[in-house]
Amino acid sequence: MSPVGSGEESGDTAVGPKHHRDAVQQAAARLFSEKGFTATGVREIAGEAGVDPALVIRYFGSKEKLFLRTMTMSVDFADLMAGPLDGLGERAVTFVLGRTRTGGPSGPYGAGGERSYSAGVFAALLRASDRPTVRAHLAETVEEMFVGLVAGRLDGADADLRARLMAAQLTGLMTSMHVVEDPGLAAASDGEITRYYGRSIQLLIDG
Amino acid sequence: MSPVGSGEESGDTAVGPKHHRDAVQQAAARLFSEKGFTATGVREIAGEAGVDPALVIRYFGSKEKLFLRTMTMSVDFADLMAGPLDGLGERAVTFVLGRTRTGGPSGPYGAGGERSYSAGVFAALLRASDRPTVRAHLAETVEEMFVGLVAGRLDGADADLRARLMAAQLTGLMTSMHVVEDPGLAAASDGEITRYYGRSIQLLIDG
DNA sequence: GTCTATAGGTCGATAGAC
DNA sequence: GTCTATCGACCTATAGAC
Repeated sequence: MSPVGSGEESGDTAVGPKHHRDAVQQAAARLFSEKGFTATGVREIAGEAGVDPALVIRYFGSKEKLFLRTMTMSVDFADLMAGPLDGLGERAVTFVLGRTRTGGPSGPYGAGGERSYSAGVFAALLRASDRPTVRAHLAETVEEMFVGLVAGRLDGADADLRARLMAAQLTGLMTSMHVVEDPGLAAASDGEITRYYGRSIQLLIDG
Repeated sequence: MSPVGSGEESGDTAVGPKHHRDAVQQAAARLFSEKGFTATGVREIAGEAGVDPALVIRYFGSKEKLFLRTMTMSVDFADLMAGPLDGLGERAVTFVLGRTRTGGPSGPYGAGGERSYSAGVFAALLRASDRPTVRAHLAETVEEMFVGLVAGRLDGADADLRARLMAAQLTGLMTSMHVVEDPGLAAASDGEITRYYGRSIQLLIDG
């Protein structure tokens, strides 16, 4: 739920040695965000993490719980949304377009041991949203990222609604680019997309 | 690919009596759009259609081919996009919001024997877009519905890009409402959503 | 804590009788 | 054309030995 922390959720059922758990989480994050929920098997995750398949379940309870724990929006994105409202539209679009990777320029792994690809995370979540738990997780993410981080700071009427519609616009860009993978959008220049789409989003922010 | 026709695609491998094929297509369209691709079994489709499960495969080759054939955007939506550009933004939003059902007010089944729920179709396609064929089908739909039907009629620069971004905005609204199912959006009034979001879309149309 | 072996289930697709 | 029976492949999750 909360953006990827430092993996210190020690209040949980902390089973297994930490480096094994982290290895599983890391492998899961990469595979899930790259191939999606169904196409990624527990055996595969275990293989990449170098642990036994049975341990994956033992550590996290189920494949689905592991998915929910690992597929979480990047902290960078939250930082962005918490930033100044002025020019936020263009900045958000730029982020969605270019910054697919998170957790440092190209360093190995983040402090928490996980490396998230925002685009992949989003696509995986959307595609697995048949599952009620995943759908709830998605809705919660939207709630925290947008309603929570920007709605309260919007001037004018219908702040809550405008924040949600802004979220919808960003959702649309992410979906078109990373789920539908519209080749026409991929071919377009980032600058032009940012200009047109950023203006639309800013319009909702400014009211 | 083409919006749901009258089921007259007789150039194909036309196996089975027409009313049986239609029954299968009808059941498939309903179940797929309601429960998605993976959650809908061939046996279930056959059961609802009143035919033998083996025939479903025999008629359509595979579950996936049946899915691609049945999950197709409504003709109503195409008509809308082909309509006048003036006020198109608001009309499109209104369609996405209210008009989930297609093919007549509440009559039994359309002329072709299929009944499509646009929202469900979209959600199902998006959620099954791990599969390359489905993803291609989606991209193609966007291409036909937007680039094909509106881009050519847009005045000003970057017509093609603007049409795609308009598609992205609509995609975002559909995704937020019918895939993520944001409760905050569901609770908002249609009129307000239409006003805010319609204006954003119209901005791209007008350039 | 860790691994082996397997349970237990689902599903799409097929072969062959009628 | 239609249906019965079943194959065969896949998966997550678990029970129990070490």
